Amino acid sequence: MSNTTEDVAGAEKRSLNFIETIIEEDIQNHKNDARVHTRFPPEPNGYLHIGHAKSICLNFGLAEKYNGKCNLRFDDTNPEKEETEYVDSIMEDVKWLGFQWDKEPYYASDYFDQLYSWAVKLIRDGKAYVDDQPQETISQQRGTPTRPGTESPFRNRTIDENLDLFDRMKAGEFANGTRVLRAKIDMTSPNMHMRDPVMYRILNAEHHRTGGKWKIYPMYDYAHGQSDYLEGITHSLCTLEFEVHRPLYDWCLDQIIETTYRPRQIEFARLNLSYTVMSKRKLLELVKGNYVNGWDDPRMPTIAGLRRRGFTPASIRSFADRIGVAKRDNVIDVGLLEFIVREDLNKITPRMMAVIDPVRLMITNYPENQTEEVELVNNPEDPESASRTLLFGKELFIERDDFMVDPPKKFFRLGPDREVRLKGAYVIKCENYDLDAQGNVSTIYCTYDPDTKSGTGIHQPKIKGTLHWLEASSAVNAEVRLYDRLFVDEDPAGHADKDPIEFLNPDSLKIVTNSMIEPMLASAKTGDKFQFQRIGYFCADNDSTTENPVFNRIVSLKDNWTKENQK
RNA sequence: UGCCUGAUAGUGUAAUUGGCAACACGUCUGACUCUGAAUCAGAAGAGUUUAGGUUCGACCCCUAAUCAGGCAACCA
Repeated sequence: MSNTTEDVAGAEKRSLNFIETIIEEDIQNHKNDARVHTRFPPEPNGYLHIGHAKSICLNFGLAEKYNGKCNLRFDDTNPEKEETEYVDSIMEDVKWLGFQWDKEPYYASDYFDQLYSWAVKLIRDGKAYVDDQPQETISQQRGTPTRPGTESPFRNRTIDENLDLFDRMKAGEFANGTRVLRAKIDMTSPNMHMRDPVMYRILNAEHHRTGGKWKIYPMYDYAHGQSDYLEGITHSLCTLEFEVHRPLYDWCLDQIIETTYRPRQIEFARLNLSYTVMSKRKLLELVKGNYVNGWDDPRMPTIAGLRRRGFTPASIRSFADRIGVAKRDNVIDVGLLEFIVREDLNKITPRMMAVIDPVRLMITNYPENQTEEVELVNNPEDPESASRTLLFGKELFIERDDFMVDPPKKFFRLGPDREVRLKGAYVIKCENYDLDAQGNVSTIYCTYDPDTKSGTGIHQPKIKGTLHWLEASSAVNAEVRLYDRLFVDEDPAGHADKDPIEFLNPDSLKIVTNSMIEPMLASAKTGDKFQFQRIGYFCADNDSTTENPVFNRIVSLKDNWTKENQK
């Protein structure tokens, strides 16, 4: 009996993922003094996307779980690509997700001096040399994955000569690309990355933080492990493509480590989402080609895009949590993401009346020039939530889709001679309708039953349908942006012979300018989220003003009727 | 032709370390409903890539094969 209570109170004790297993072993063995210190190390050369969110949640989440720390570190070793604009957006995104990095943000560029002196030490130890050959030659000598490389003719110059040349590289005596510093490891290694990898290249470029101080810049492989080491990182998490870099990561560490402390690189599979692309390059192409309206276009899988679209940080964190971490390649169904946003929004969002595609409806037996107030609960899911009043009258708008001239049997909305309830108001019956010159319904005529007002307790179980509506004179005009997935193909980047652009969804954005919303929605502030009753979840866009309210559809409500219909 | 990874319902992740596969999404029923939402109840769906081996017993250990991904920037 007592067990049962404990089980319930103990929440779901989920099994550990493979990284947690490693960490718990390390803690048990008291490795690195049983500390857990992770880091999120983006290169500030673009905007973060939901794949980065997975990594952020992983790194910061692990630190939280094991009472450790997590650094934010900008991996800024390539001045030609990196900008402060990206640094700022990355910090904003991490904070928005709800994480706080340890102390100040770190920068790989803070370690340039230390990295340089370690390089000098490597030269002195005979483990690094300056190569004067052009890039193409070096590349050819490297061999191929199946053929070993050959050694550079400069591989065995004297330590003094190396020291002198490296010093002059640093002093800016040589032109870009004319010399590099290479680690002396093994040109025949089956691992290409161990074939005397380049450690430093000459780059005469302005660095976003160090300005013109440096003429040489370290490569990723020669900076990352050392940066981890300098920051006291214990578990250095990265994606699978760095697996082959791990021997080099360890080699670099071997050259500098003097204590028992040592960071460890662990690789996990990156996130793939169906119906979208995830690489920075392809996302950049969408932006540059004007296929979307910038990095924060609500259709983009960028964190900025998701934020503008109306996704909550909680939903993204929950998503990261549920997809798990493993080493096998994976494609997550966007449907899961959509489910999780709905789940979150359902709990926190006030229900509002909005008619996306309005059609006029007249209550013929309602008194002329009269209106009344009806009461609606803001959020039935939230017992704390208040209610509000809405105007009801003779002239209304309802959704065009909610009326059919010749409806099928299972359509329990409005049609000639059919009855529905107007949510929060009355039961109405359709008596007639007008068509315009094009044959579209222009006005629907109904009678209402005054005895059926909501809240009076009169039950009408035979009425199957409940419609949302708006009183015409009080409704406010709004622009609504209906977003759908950006691509029609499940794996737009998965076709070797085709560009993802070919799979763009022509209907990924529909702008509706004649939508109607209830009056209080006009004062919604950017980012405010609502459920538009029976339609979906919406969010006030940046572009929204009181004069011209603009709402983004975050995600539609689950729609079994449309699904049924498409069969 | 090399090296490194990986392979469990449609998708993703588990299986307390060898005791005949669980959870979530999705799918399908049904109940309830003043949102065709939510909620609730239930069902179907894999015998764990294949072939051998070890074992009383294998998703788990061993061998081989197959398939998939990664590796030849002075990118990260």
